[in-house]
Amino acid sequence: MLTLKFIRENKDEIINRLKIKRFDAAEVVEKVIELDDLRRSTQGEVDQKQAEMNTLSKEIGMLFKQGKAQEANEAKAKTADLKEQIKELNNQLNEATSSLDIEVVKLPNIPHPSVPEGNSDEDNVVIKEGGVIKEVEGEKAPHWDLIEKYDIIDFKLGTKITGAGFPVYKGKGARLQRALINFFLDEGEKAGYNEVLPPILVNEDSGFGTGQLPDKEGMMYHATADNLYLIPTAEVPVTNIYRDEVVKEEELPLKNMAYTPCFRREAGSWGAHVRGLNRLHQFDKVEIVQISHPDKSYEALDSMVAHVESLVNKLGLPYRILRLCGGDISFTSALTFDFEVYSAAQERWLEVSSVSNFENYQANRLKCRFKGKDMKKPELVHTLNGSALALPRILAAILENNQTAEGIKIPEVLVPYCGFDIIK
RNA sequence: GGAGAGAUGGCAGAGUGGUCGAAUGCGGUGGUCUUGAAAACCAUUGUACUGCGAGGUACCGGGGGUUCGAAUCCCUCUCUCUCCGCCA
Repeated sequence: MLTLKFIRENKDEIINRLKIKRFDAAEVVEKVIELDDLRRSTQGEVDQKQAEMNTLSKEIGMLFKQGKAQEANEAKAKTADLKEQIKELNNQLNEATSSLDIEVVKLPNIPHPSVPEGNSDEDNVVIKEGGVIKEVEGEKAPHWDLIEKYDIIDFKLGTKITGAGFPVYKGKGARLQRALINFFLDEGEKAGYNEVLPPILVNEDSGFGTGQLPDKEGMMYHATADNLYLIPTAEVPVTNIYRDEVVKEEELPLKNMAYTPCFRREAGSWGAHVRGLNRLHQFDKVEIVQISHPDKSYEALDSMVAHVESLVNKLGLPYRILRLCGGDISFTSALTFDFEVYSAAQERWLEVSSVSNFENYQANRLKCRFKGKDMKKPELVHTLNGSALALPRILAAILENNQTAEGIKIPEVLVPYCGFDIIK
């Protein structure tokens, strides 16, 4: 969330710049400032009354000590009224604070100046294309046919065990999946990311910290008996490592990565274009996360984009990088680049990575700060994350682009991980 | 799941219902001493909100209560440890 200080000092700028996110902030900003004023003045009154009360109490204590019980009891009588006032003021304060909390999280993050105008994903700007779109020889089969032909993923079986969108990877399919995970983790390690294997169930505080709660509650599976949520992305547990922490300036940037399964309810988003591996309830992903110095976060973003680009390059997949427009960028992000790979048989681009700088928006929720030697007070860090990479659509693209009459050719970099070079 | 014990400042660890924001030790920072360092000694050392400032307020795991007054008493939740049970 935006800091109150920032909101108070940049009212007009916020309203202006959020227009690009198609968000009309005027009303919320006014309300936030109004509630913050109320909170402050009420707090002042509470403090003042409390000070009076404290003085009185001390006097009463002294009187008792001096054996002046009579006077002490008289003084006691005077506190009743004051006590009542404090209680009332405290109620008002609590009310103002909780209203403020509700309002302030309604404001999305401010988009970076480079975020282009636009209403939907159609207005995202392609900033780079790479790789070569090769002609597939002979029949072009979509991946959902290929996985059946080679018996490497079983959707029907997953439906039996769990439900739609929970595929079972089998044999070489499972092995290829594991190969991709290991390849991504090894590449991440080479790029300086520290591997963590976090819990995939998280509590409410964590969900709030990265911005999934309270708004996007519907995207997550909720284990109600224990009030825990299945993670929709490793971003949640990995970023929350630093919730309520003050890190040393010289430790920045903190670079972590994690492989986890990810769970998304995707309620109401089924229909065309979601066949096969295109959209699942459970999928595997390697995520990279950086905790950055505020002055360096855009350098960090560039390095993350470069890392993801190296991955798709090494896999030999045709790709393009998009700068998300105001209408498509997420609520919490300041700047996002999406990676898409070309899927030969579907003849469409599939999103396989999203790399974002959240600046201090998540950090403010997380209360994650850093402190340097010459700093008087800790300041909020910047947080970033990106998929490196999400597996199912990468797998779909590999299957479709590398299909030959003999079988599916495995990209060279994966062969040592798979132990085979063709699926037939 | 059952029984018990506990949660205090960066860490360790005291704390009688009334100058307790909290003893003490370690650590951190500054200084004295020293050619330099160590040791020793002296001083200083929590966070947040608020006020121009002096200051004020809150915080001893979270929430609630009793009381003129709570780190201290009561209720409740969470977590940790020990024992028992179950178990990958």
